[in-house]
Amino acid sequence: MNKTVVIVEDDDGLREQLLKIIGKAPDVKCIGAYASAEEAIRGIQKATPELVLMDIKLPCMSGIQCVAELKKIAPAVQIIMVTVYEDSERIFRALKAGAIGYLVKSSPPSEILAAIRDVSKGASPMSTPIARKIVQHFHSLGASAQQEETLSAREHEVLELLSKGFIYKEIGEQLNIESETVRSHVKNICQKMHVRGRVEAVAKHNR
Amino acid sequence: MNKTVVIVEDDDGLREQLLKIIGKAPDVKCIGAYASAEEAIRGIQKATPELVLMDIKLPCMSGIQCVAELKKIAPAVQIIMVTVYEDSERIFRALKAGAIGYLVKSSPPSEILAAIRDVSKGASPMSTPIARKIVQHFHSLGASAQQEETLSAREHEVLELLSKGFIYKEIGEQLNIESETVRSHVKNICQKMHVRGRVEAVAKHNR
DNA sequence: GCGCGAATCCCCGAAATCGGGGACTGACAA
DNA sequence: TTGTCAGTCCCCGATTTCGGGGATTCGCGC
Repeated sequence: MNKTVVIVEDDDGLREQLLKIIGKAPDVKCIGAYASAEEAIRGIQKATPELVLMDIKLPCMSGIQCVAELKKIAPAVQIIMVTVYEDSERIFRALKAGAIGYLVKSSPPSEILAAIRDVSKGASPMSTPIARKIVQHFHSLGASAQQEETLSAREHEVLELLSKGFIYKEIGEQLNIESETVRSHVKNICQKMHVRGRVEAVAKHNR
Repeated sequence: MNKTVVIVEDDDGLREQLLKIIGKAPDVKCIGAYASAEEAIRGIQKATPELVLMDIKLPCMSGIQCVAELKKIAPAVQIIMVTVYEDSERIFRALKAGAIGYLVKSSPPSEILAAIRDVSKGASPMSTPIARKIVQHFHSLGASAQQEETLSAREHEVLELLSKGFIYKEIGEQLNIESETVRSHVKNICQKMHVRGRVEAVAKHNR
């Protein structure tokens, strides 16, 4: 069973290179190669591949936007980013948009082919520096979550309801306490989390 | 140069098995094996390894808590979770606590050894189902972020400042507009995001 | 037993936010 | 040209929140 693949890459040299790599693999078939996001979207609507190799830096529409668009018209396509960018912001935006993997362009051909084969087996191929960036993201989340550890169980409940948009009166009703008590809790929460008000506390909480 | 490793695993059989795997590798040296988090913390204070293989299910203190404690007393130790649990909640908690990698127990010996060797090269080894879980987490984040796409640039600015805890007046000063205008933006933001108030909008924004 | 923190409830006046309107400009598209 | 939409500003009264106090109970640990 051949895996059908499409390449989206504006640099002619790199596109040819990727085509060559895929051409050598007997179990992978390239059914399209486009130099822009717009072309890719049109092409993929006609011939939908199982997988897409996507560059981020594209003329006009970015690769990340393209991922979001492709996921709308063909949710089943698996998209692997292949790019030189290693900044966290782009990685997260690409993954949020729906990409299933993220490789740096310097990856050896074997790694790219392995990635293509592995996604259908449930993998999410990522180059080592990318994986590290993602883990570090969680570490920083943990650091800010540490302040929340000092919150009591009741305070956690209040904070949770607060972030759902309830006002003190409603929170009081749900916890069977007075709204004034809720307010006391909120005061303590703000002190403990070193924030100016409930809005910032909620922001920190959900970060 | 030998890598120094410590094992924390309460199951005698599995601990012996891991010891055997590491014993066979010439470039890795096990300097301790503990059956509980408490023992591990005491032992690691005396003999600090470069890396720790950590089980999650431990008697009394959990492996995740142990990670947090170890990171406090020896921030430089790299910790790889080795566990049967594959639920997102535990994965995220472990990573937030400071773990650098996450392997399932069914991983072959070669993968475990490769993981130990790769962390010092900047990798964050993760079993394939774990990586996929993490990517899916980002996908779900993206779905909720989709509502935010309809927000205009100005509205984004306001939302950003709002989540930093500023009040309308302060936001107005920073953007050189009236606080009343800020309020108009907030009204529109709340409508577009289908939320009841600015607090919920901020919560959704940072989720 | 005593202190301490968590949890509860209360009060005041001031400040901020909300709901629900209206109105003007400028840009860009149909 | 005529919408439409983002962005700006304004008003009213009602509601909610804030700041800064105080007070009680209850359980836990020293």
